[in-house]
Amino acid sequence: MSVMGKPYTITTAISYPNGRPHIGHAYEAIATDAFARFQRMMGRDVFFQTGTDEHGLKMAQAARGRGVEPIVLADEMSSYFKDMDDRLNISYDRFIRTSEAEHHRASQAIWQAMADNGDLYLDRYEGWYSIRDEAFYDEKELTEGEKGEKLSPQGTPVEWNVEESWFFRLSRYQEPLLRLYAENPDFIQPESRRNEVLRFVEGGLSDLSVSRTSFDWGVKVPGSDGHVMYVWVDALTNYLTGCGYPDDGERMARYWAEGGDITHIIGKDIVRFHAIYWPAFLMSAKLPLPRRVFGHGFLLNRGEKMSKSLGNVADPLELAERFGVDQLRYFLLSEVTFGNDGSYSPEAIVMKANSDLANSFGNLAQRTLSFIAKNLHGAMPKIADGAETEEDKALRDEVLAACARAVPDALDALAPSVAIEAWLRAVFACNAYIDAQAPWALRKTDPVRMESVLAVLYEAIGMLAIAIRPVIPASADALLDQMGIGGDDRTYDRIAGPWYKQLQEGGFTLSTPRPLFPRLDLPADEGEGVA
RNA sequence: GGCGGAGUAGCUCAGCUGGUUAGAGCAGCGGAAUCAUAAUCCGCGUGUCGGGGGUUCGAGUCCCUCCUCCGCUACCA
Repeated sequence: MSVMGKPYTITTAISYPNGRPHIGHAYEAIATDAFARFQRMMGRDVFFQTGTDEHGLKMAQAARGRGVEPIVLADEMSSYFKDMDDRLNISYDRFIRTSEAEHHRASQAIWQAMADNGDLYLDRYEGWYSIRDEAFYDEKELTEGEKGEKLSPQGTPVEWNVEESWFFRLSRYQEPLLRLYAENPDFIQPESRRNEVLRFVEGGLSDLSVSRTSFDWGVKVPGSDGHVMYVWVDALTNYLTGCGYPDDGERMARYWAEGGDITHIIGKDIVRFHAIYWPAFLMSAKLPLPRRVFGHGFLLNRGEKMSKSLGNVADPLELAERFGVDQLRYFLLSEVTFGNDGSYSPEAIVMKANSDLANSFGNLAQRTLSFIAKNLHGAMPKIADGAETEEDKALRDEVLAACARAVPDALDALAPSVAIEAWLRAVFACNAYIDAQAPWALRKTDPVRMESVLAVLYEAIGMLAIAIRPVIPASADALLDQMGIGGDDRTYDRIAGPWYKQLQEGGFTLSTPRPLFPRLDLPADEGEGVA
């Protein structure tokens, strides 16, 4: 059984919709989408899920503030995230909402399974509680405000709170988790995150409060009136819900199986929940574990942290509107090393999109295709028999190696910037080739050779378009459409297939091509950075 | 305080287990070409590889120390 047909499950974190989606949400969705599209192009049976995490006190309070039921607010807020995904061409198979009845059932089922394993017990939780943070704090973590009032480390007000709570015996799982990390070095990525988690777990784990009685907007704890589940039990379980837990055994066997290829893409701020609590919950419930958890970095606005108070939070839809969806996707995936923080600015997007997409790749396609349209009336150029030159072979080999090897390898390893770099080198090679061969000169001196050169380029451009599809799907497909390369051929294993020959034999005719990527301008009042 | 990461050309960064004259892209300068979205191609870098010390025939790459930034974590209470 090759990896080819093996199901592939990939998820983003679900977003807490207490505000509009920002560029960070878009970034995670875009990266995950590229990986999902890539795996589909490798012939895998992919399940890609994203969604919104709608429970908790903050949502309940926000709803009360507006005088509506929480679900009404959740419906509205969740829709913004779904709209964003749709606008950005996120190819999710399932957009899940934790308020769905199906998800409540899954959460209660995993709860019951953990209870059956003896890992849940009722106790009292008391301490300083911050409503704003939805968290309890130790006395010693508190600071004092100006009027002598107690404040959380985040500076939010706290009050003494006593409540009955269910606890999860996380302390039992220290050894099993350490074994998991030892046996699966790739479980937590990138490496730096793994070290943090290891040290944290080695330091000992306390049991975890997993229910609340102070509000009721959440999943009800089975058989325990007045308790709703702590948000992370509920939230993490979304991954199972989408995979059919607990009722659809067939679906579970496909997408959440023992030894399954399951990847969680999350932000670095929630690595602990995914790398510690989540596998512990799953072990307790005797369910399979994911294969890897990847904590990506944050996007910085001109190198500065984005925050509402600074007013520098970027709206991804505005950026997509201004620069183009694929331009934004390309920028985020190429400019930021996945796993590291990255910096974004309008001028950086414009520069990257213009130099790589418009000038290098778009123009390569345009100059080649329009040349064929004009000089061969759109007929597919012929390769003269046995006339392949060293240069032809070198270019073909280079492009093929990039498109069929380097790009897929990097995407499989969750390294989109590495993939794009390899791809771009192949684009550069094509531009160098066309200049060296100069078909516009051959037109008069050696038309037969000219056709060979154009044919080599046609194939190369087709391969390049296929290879970059996961990153810029709409643009790549638009180009492939113009080039007559059908949907079935747009995969990595058919990238070097007989599609060109078939186009020729089928008498395909190229129409006058239109430019793929417009050159972007930056409004004059904007080029000034904040130094 | 502990642990970890980062500090490399104007900018963004790559440099695995130490080894030929330290690399890429962008920007800049010079040239070529004119098929193409004035896009492309070729050539051009005297960089203290954060500072200092050490190991080695040889260190950006290892050790010590110091400085700056970041992350995780702890504590002072």
